[in-house]
Amino acid sequence: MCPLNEVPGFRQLSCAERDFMRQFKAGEVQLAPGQTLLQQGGVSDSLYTVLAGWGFRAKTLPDGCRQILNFVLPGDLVGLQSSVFEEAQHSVEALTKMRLCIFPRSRLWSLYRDHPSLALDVTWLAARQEFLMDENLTSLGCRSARERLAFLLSWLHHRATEVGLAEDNELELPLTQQHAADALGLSLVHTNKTLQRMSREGMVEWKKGRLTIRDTPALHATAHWDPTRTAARPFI
Amino acid sequence: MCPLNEVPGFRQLSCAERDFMRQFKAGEVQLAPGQTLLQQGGVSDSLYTVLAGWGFRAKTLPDGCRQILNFVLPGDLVGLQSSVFEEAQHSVEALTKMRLCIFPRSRLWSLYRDHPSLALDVTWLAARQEFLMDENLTSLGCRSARERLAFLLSWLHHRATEVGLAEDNELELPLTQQHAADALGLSLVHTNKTLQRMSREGMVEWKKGRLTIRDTPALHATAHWDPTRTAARPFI
DNA sequence: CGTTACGTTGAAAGCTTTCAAGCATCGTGG
DNA sequence: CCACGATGCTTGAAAGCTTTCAACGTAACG
Repeated sequence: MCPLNEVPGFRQLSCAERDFMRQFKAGEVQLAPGQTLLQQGGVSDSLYTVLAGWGFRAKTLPDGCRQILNFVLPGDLVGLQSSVFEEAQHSVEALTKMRLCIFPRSRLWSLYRDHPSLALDVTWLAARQEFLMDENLTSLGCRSARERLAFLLSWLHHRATEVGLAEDNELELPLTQQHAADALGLSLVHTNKTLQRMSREGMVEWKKGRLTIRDTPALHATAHWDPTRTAARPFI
Repeated sequence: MCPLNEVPGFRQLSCAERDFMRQFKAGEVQLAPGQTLLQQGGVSDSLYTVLAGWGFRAKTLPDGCRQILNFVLPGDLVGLQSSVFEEAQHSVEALTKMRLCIFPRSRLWSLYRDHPSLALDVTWLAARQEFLMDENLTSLGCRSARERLAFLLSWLHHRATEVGLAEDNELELPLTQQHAADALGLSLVHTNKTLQRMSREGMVEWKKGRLTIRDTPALHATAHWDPTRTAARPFI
């Protein structure tokens, strides 16, 4: 049984769907922090759903520069892109201990054939993923370092809340400042200085892997945060 | 009948699929250059496939900054995100005269139910779209203005070639430098100067809406271009 | 022929990066 | 128990890439 069934915000599956998912599932993986699930350039014949833990998707350029594409949290589908490309075009790495559900890609076709409702869910997740990327890209293209950071923190808080990983204005953030910098396209030094300034101003506090939002209105204002609501979320 | 059937590189549909697509289709739209198909914040109950012409997807921030998310070319599916969100989170605008196929979103379910192969195609397109976004984000996060521009031009040339809109090293580029700047997260002035430098160096020439690539190796080198090939492309 | 949209220039201002250390925390081994 | 290496966070200053500001040039168009 899936631990995500109990989290509010996820769509409830029918019995038939649940039965199918049980046989669609091929097992589970556990990852330790820092371990990689997918290696850029490698091949994988599986899809995954995150059951627990934090991770991130990233691309590394030949010159060594790493861009974090987004963070993956419970309920996220990982590896759909590999159905399009032979080789993975990005890596996926664990930030905390992670637990994932494995689905053989070879069975994806039967999911589409026999359970169109689940197929639609997959598409839903893909479209949502694209929306996340849109937001992110806009952040990099249009905003200053300070705004980007505010946006990232708002975003992470929002996503963590969705899956029950945040209490109010506080949450466990298992990233280093380097991760934040790589996600925002900023240097580590500048990220650090910007963060400190926001901290001095009493906006947020990020110490020892724990983020506390002290002034939500101010944070959202500098992030240009637009609380977009989404429909009930499916997961597979 | 669809003009894209003849373009090599697109998957061939079966008879049954073609029959379904014919009744799935609800009509066509024509757009003049500059017209918008979707307005950010507006609602639309349709999906579209581009049949001809260039356009772009963009997001505009409250402060007026516009980020071009990507360019849409023939074969691209537009509006899938609206199945997730009530309001469109981005706009779509025509760069040239455009012709699009209209599909009512209300019929999307029947596509998934009765034609899983087409549903898989939709997912394929969504995953590919995500890949494009990944590349783009990495460009903004990791590269200098010069590299980004080289990348954009390589990219546009590549995509135009895929759909038969480029002859060798030359193609019609219906964008202004402002568009390029907005896509790359750069200022117009800097984009212009960077472009001129590349031009002086004999790498490319972009005059009057026509792009000529004079030194492909140099362009690809500064773009860190990695010729990733994809499997045969579906379209709906 | 005035207007408008787009491209071009030069210079100053500014945000970010790079470079170079220094500090703190933590787990490990002597 | 303490030294030591590793990882991550802090700082200060200089260098650099980009932006902003302000005009000017040009081609297309009614």
